[in-house]
Amino acid sequence: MKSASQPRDRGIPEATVARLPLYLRALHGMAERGVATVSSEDLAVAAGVNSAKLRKDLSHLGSYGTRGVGYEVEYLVYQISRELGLTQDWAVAIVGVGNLGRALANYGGFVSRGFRVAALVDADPEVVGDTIAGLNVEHIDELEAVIKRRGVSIVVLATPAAAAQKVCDRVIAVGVTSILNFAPVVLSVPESVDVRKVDLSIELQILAFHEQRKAGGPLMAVDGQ
Amino acid sequence: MKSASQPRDRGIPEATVARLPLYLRALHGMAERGVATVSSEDLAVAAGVNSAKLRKDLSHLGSYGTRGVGYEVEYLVYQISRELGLTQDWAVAIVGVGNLGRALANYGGFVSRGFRVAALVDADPEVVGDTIAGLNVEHIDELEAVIKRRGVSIVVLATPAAAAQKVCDRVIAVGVTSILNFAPVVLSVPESVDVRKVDLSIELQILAFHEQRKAGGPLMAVDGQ
DNA sequence: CCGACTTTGTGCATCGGTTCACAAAGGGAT
DNA sequence: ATCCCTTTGTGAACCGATGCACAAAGTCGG
Repeated sequence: MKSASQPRDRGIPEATVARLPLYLRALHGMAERGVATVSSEDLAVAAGVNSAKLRKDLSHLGSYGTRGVGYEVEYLVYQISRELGLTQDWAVAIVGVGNLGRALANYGGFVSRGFRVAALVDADPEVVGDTIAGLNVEHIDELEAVIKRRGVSIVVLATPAAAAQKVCDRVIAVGVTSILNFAPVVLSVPESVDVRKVDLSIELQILAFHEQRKAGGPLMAVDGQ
Repeated sequence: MKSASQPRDRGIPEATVARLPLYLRALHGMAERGVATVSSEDLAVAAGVNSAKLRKDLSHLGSYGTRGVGYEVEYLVYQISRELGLTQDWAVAIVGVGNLGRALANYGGFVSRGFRVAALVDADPEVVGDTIAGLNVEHIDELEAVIKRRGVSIVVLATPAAAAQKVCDRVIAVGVTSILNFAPVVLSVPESVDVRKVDLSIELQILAFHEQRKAGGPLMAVDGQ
């Protein structure tokens, strides 16, 4: 590579960004198994995508492959990690320590690469003060203070639906611009804030739709038996 | 296509299907608040989308609005529910009763409309036999039997990554064709099987990417204070 | 050093989805 | 009954993403 000094286009397609973590995971697996280089074809299979798409995705980060050979696994891991911002570590706060919040706090893959659960916050006096996954649960009144003190830049909302918007507003007010929302509500946020939503019931409903189609066929009995 | 007798085109765009649950949720809220009719503009705002998109989405189900007035809330709820297959009830099995599986089993919104957690399955003898969310946890050896006995048609995978593919193969072998996968692996399944993936760490990585761009700008300080 | 072979990177056609903008359709007032 | 006002439903332009197919670029054996 010659002038590879500034490969980042500053304009990576959203669809590509969403797939990079997938490639990264596949590459990590390969690195662990001692694979040194990989072709776009093999990596594509491992990531469950088509190889042309994979090559185009990677081409957005720069020209990191060698024609006739493939990609060097370690190097590609580094480049993708870097592009995704995983070379620094991100402090994450989880707000809402119900069943889901607890599960997230204990979730291994969460904490693994680049991310660190730095704070747990809840409103219920019953759980405030408890230690979960080695962390003290702090009171929601302390929300702003905790976020600043721990340098939190990503907030995970695992609160009940009714509380989500309020918490959201508060964390935005102290400068948080990235939110992962598990509460089943549409959050209203300024343009500059990034919200990603994970909604279990929506996923189920989409599955049900397709399942119904498959089961039903041309004419289905809607009859209860 | 003239004969509008069969408004369902049998070809609803995937993007539309993914938004219908959103509209449905907004409509349920309105119905509870006693709203009788709603314009595409208002519903769009409530669902967080653009009104033209909403109208086009709804037009795929049929012509259920009244020009100059809007949509009748109750009626629209029914039509969307019907289209999504929520008028019947779906038996869901959760495989893997770790932190996440437990959270899912207890998740209210899960069980609410159309879905019913019908079985919990795990491999750990420690938890088999426990009662969680009113359900007995059954042993993974019973997987096939349980699925058949309870009429499960949707399986939620909340197992460790290493176990997911095996469980997946087994449930497919007994006829399951809809899977919601929380394990961080790419499942390999036949064409006919529908897999949706929820991956917490991928969502975080996407957020980190954007956060980095925002924070970083041209040259960023990675300094921890 | 050359020629055959492999695999990348990408131009181009295509496709699905989004958005605009407006004619058609209905309600309500006069 | 007629006209005006509101809001739907959709044709058409646009935009981003996908996938094909191939030239360019590199490796490796002889």
